[in-house]
Amino acid sequence: MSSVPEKPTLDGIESRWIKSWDASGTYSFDRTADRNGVFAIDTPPPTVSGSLHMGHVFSYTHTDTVARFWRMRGKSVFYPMGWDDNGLPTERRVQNFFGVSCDPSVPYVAGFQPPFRGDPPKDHKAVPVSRPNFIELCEELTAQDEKVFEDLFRRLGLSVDWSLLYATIDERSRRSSQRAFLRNLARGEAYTQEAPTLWDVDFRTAVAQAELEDRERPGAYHTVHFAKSDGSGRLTIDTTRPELLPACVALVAHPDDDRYKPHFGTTVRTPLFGVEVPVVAHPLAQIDKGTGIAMICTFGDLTDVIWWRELQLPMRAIIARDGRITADAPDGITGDGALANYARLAGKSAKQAQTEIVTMLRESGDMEGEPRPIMHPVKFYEKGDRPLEIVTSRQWYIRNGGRDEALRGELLARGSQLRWHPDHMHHRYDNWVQGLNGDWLISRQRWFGVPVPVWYALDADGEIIHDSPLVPDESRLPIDPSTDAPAGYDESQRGKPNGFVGDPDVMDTWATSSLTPQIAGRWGEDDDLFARVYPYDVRPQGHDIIRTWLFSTVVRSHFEHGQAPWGNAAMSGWILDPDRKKMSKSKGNVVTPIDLFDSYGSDAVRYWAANARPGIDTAFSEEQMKVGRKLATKLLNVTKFVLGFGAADAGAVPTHPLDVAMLARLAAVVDEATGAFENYDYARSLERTESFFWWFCDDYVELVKSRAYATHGEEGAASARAALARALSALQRLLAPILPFVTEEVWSWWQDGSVHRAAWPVAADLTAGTAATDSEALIESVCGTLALVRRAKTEAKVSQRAAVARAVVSAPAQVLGSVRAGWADIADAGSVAEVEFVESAGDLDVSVTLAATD
RNA sequence: GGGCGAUUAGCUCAGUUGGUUAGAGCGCUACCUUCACACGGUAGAGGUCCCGGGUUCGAGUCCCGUAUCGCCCA
Repeated sequence: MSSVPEKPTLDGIESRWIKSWDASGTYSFDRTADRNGVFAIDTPPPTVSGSLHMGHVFSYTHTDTVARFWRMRGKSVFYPMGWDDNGLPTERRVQNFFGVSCDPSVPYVAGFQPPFRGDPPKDHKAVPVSRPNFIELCEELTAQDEKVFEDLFRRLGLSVDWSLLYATIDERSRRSSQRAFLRNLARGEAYTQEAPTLWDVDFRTAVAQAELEDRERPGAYHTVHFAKSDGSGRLTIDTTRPELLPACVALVAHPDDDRYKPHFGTTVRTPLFGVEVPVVAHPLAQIDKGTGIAMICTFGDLTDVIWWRELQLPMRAIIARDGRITADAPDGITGDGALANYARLAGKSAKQAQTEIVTMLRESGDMEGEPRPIMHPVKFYEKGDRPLEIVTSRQWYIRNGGRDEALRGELLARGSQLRWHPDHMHHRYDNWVQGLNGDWLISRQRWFGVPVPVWYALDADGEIIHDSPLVPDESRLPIDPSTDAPAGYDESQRGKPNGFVGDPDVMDTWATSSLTPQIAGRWGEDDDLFARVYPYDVRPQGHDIIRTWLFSTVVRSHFEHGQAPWGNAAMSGWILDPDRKKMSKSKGNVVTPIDLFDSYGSDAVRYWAANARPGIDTAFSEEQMKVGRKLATKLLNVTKFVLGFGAADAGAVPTHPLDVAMLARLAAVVDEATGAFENYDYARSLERTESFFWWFCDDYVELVKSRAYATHGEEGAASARAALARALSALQRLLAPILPFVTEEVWSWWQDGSVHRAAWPVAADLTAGTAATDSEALIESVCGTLALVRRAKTEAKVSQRAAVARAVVSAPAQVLGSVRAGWADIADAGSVAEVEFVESAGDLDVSVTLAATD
């Protein structure tokens, strides 16, 4: 407890209280609390190699307000922070910074020193390093980024317990990730399979369904003739990918399409290549698209994969992993002419091959007319620049209901067990799960990441035995199969016949991020802690990653623990620029969070964020921050003023009707604010509190300040002071989750301990000992009268201090009674000398006669 | 094409079981240097609650349809 400063200021309060909270452990998680006494948050780990922007400030503030609310409600708040340093962005940054590249075939070098630490010359050729060395370099580099992030989050006033920090590539995360994977494998939830896979030819990696996006791209229909094998004519198709003609394995039409019914079961020959392919029927063929009959290739799109699988067609793949046409012609293309035609395509990119084959089809007369340009959706990797191809490769999958109705139903049920904020976001989840068409592909042909923790035995010929991978004991985790040897083998047998080989792939970053509840809660390592936090209370996150992060976390939790990982899922909205566009760096006028903290104060920035309804997109608004700063300043000043009346007796009970009415109104606000916070609606809580607060300052304090100075005796003064003290204490606490710095500052002037550890206000405490009255009617009448007196002065263009010689208040009897009850305060606040009360049937009216001035 | 959300004052948005005269902040106008606060105060102007139907004693709120914008999924 300290005294009230002469001139209260917001300057410097942030650094002062950040230090104090840190020193006092104000936000330390008390791990002796049992699960019911804990509020656990599955905090989103920000990508540290990215930049911090207003979106972070926005959404993390939302979570922090809720964390602070529950802490004041007496919960031990488990609020960890994590850094997401696993994955592609970090991989690129480490490569460019140190001048190295990851190569799992290189042995680990202890104490490795990279050729550069920052800015390798342009002509530098990357030095290959082992995956463990690469991870070490990653940890070195990201430590710098993490410092910047931590400083910003502290400045924002997040009540994180920093001792709970984790990083998604650190040893514990790798261990958790590998352990969870091995358990999925043991239970049959993870499996490996050789299958057609969406493939990004630039990144050279497989891509999961959750990472796809459709983009509208120009294409063109090419009309191509296929001769009937029996010489009875020809069938004409439209295709946007004529270059896949050598990969054609069938023609397909809808089973109900009368035009093609006679042809089902017959065969045709592909132009240029003369391959005999069947004409087949399948309901996915679209009658009204093009000519109604299409060619099936291995593989042009996902429908091809379905047709190929369901109709059991042969494989005739021609797209290699680099996106080019394979050198060797696929099965079925024989004969000099066909092979010569194929040779003209071999080695070309898909685009080049299309140009070439159009030329060839024109020469042969098998194409009709000109290509007809269209716009159509094409599948892209969300980070990629070229359309995805489909190649066949061996990949790891985790089941997610995409191929299993029963599991899908279970996962939908898990989604329904969550309370969604806002609740309509639940539709996104259902929509996504219902639309899954395959299991979750988790292996990535990248180098940096958490390795798939298995090896394969090699047979006597050195061939890989994929069916029975060699797995490590959990006690060895984390392992890297590129540098560690499986049990029963030694390193000298790597790659040798009868020896072993490590799985070369890493897991998708989501395969690790989907375990943040387990990682942060030290699952499998500190089961006592885990039992105190799991399942978590809430997962806060952006609604754009429901299909990835949220869903994958549910999947892992469902398999490992048989329950939903949290009780609540709270979605935050986007930040929009003033033009209602999603804020982006390319706009140029990016405001950095630190500048805003400096200009308005952290509380003011938090105020702007907390004004946004949960899950609603919100315009970036410095105007709102200015308002937040005004609010914080007002709290300083009104606190100073109220405390200036002297401390109220601890046991004093307000007796004056106006004081009692004010407290009754505040008690209702407390109930509303509490209910709103319990429902994750920090914005509603703020709005109710704030609106009361301004009324409190503008009307109530103005009305009672004279009385509080004991101008009318001690009894009225004691009542006012007691009411002011009760209200001020409650208001400071109500605002504490939103404005942690200024509330801590003003709390410290007259209270012991941190406001952030103080009990959340309770309505009954405010009204304790007071008699219930029709408080709202009283307030309406009294404040209405005051407003009319003020209006008279404003209309007369005189100061509010101007004296009123006489006022005549006319109103119905009931209203008049209320006005009389508060008249002494009104008279003081309005400087009214003489009053007459007139009973009337009409609305409240005040006729004011100003005192003569000199 | 399917799903979801939004549409209220010049701007940004509240409006939770349908209920007096639809609110707030900013901005605007006028006035007040007031002894907590000029990072202030007092008051004022400003709205066919997208449009069209319907239910109801009563609709910004519920139902149906339309339009525009946005997002998710194909």
